[in-house]
Amino acid sequence: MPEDKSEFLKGTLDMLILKIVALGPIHGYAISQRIQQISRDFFQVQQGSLYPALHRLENRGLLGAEWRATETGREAKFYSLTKKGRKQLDAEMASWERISDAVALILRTAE
Amino acid sequence: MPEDKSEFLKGTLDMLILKIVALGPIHGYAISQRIQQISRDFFQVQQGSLYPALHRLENRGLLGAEWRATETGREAKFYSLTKKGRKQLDAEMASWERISDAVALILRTAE
DNA sequence: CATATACGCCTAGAACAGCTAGGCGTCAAG
DNA sequence: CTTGACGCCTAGCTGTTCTAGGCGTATATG
Repeated sequence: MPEDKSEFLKGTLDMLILKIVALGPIHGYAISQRIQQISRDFFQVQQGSLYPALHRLENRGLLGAEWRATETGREAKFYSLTKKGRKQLDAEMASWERISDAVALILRTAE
Repeated sequence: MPEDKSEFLKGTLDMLILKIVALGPIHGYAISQRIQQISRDFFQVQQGSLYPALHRLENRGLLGAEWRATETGREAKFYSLTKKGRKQLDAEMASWERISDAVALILRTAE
């Protein structure tokens, strides 16, 4: 019986990525670092989750991509939020609020 | 493009079920009604999600099951929380707190 | 009387997200 | 020279959920 080591709420990754990108253009590798850092090492985004997610979001027109050079001189794919992505982020954040409220409602039900 | 109608956070269903059952022995059909009712019609548990979930939980030894009669005289399968299920529920609730806190942390990050 | 609706259980199949576990190439440090 | 960080990627498995059916009984409604 395997314990769940890596905790991640399915369905929230896209939102978290959009939110990070909303802070400014950033490349994939840095996104995962940023998420991990801001969440105080709680979330660890696996690359096998990250890159497919980025491609999904790009294909859906929520992210724009552009190859540019990093501060350290490397080539990297920088993502930025499109207008559509902005809307989607807002919607998902509102949705998250409603959902987590509803969950809290149930969890705090005592008979 | 269609909005997502049915909102449900993958991975929370088991926890919600355990929580409802923790309130007292209850049968499947009533569980879905209870979840819907407590969440003020926000969550609608599909039967195709509900019953497989119940079987999973029973197989994992988190729920015990017993056929009994309803108040209205029908036969129904009443589930109750096992000791192991209680522990699991506590763990999942704690986990939910940590996760939702971490998500909130990211969502509230402003640069 | 017929038939629809609620109750109450179930399953098979598809869809989809995420993880595992690989791979590639470059550069700096030891 | 080899390890590790950087930075990208993919194929395939697993697991949860939804869709869309099915079954049987009771009660209400036309």
